[in-house]
Amino acid sequence: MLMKKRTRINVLLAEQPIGETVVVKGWVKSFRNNQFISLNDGSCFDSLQIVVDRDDVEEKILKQITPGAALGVKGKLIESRGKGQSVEIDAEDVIVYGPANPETYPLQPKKHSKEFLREIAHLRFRTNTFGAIFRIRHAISYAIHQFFNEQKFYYLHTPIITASDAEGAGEMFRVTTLDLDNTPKTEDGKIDFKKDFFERETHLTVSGQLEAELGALALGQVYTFGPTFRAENSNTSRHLAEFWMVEPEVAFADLEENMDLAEKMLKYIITYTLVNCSQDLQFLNDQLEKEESQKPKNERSAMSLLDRLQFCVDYDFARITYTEAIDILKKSKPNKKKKFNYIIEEWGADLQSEHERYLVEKHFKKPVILYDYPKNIKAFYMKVNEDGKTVRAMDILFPGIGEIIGGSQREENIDILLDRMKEMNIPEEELYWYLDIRKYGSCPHSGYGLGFERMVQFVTGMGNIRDVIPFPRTPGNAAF
RNA sequence: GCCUCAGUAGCUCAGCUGGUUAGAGCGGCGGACUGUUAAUCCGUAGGUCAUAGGUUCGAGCCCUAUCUGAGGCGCCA
Repeated sequence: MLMKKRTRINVLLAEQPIGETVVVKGWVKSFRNNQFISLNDGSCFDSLQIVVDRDDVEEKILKQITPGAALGVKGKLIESRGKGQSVEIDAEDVIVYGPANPETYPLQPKKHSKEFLREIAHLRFRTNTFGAIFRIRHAISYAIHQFFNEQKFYYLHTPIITASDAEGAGEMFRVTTLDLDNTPKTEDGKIDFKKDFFERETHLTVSGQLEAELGALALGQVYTFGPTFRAENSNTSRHLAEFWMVEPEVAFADLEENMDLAEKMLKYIITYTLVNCSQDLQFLNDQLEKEESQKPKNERSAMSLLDRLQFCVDYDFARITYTEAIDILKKSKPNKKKKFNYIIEEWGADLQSEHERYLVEKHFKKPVILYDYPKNIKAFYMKVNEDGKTVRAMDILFPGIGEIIGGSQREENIDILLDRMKEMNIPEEELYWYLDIRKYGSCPHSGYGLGFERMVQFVTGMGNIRDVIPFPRTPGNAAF
């Protein structure tokens, strides 16, 4: 039996062509009463109810309709006789494309823990929660491209394999084709990278920023959106070894314009998902409410997921300097009562995540942009302020996530930049290409990096970053 | 990398102060059921208590090490 021209379930539910004979294909969520199949094809959160008459369908086929099985169904779309759904299909033909052995299929029609599903990440797409998360992840990705396109930015593909070891953004993964059991050596006994594929040491990128700066100082405004790799042994709910980062870079923009762009982008993304992912978000919202209701009252969050998202869109982010933040923290209760693990005593201290969390979740109760940090706790390329002590850096802090964006105005004065590089032991020779844009037609420019998965975490309300990327890469984990 | 907590059936968990044969719900298997909504009902199988040592007359429970997972910290996005 041939079944062509399948209609996606989201289209059927939106258009509801009652009385038409249609073909749908998808995977069984549940089969109730030997009569009602709940079929999901991934096109939307909702499943479609298929009604089979067990006298019309062979026993052999009926036996194969179990959770996870792939089916094709042909039948007439009718108004549902039951409650719970508006339309259903009165099945005429059912094909089983691929059965799913119920003795071994790990997904049951019940709630599973996210930790368990992470162990079977290749199958977790089939669940309600992860279906919703990955549809939303797509929408956020699309919204980012749409935002920058509307703002007249160019999407720049920066390299994934890089030679420079000087970006200072963390430990790097090595890229090599050398035989590790028999590496060629130079005369003084070191590994001879001249014999390697690129005839030099290479690594996976930790940031596309330096390359993006080169693009921005010709194309005006560009953004990158690609995979980024950090070989840090980070074991937290906010870090991945392989993650995606969005890095806009704008010529002639100062730090204020940089902050404006970042805030506008974040609000655009959230608004886009509220409009286009309402059903998936509603489901995640309700799931989180249920989880919250299990917690003791003082640990529950004040706002629901949907309220938090709407709040972010409706109100301006708080903007304060590092210096103002230190004042607030010094006067704060947890600092006076020594509740912080790191007590803030003087200007210049690096802020710990407990401090950032206090500012965002207790003091301002909304996203916070911190700027003008002490220069000695920030990267070499950030523009030094006139006070000589601070740099034009900014971090955007979100509730529950911490730093979601880190950015700065870049130092465009080559003499100051060279001094900074000497101070911080950054080798000049390796970055000659980066310095060249300061030699020829240098200009003020700014940019930032958005942690894409952290954004998806915020929008979906997921506590662990491993649950918002299809195949998480973390220390000790790269199985599939 | 550091600190804390956890690991009992396929999944989620209970298991008292160390004491006889290890418990439930869901799932599986067999059956019933034509308006169900994580369907329901009847019956049934299923365990190297993470692994390796140790203490004890006796260990799921106590101790040590290892592995795995979670939460927190650092690094950062």
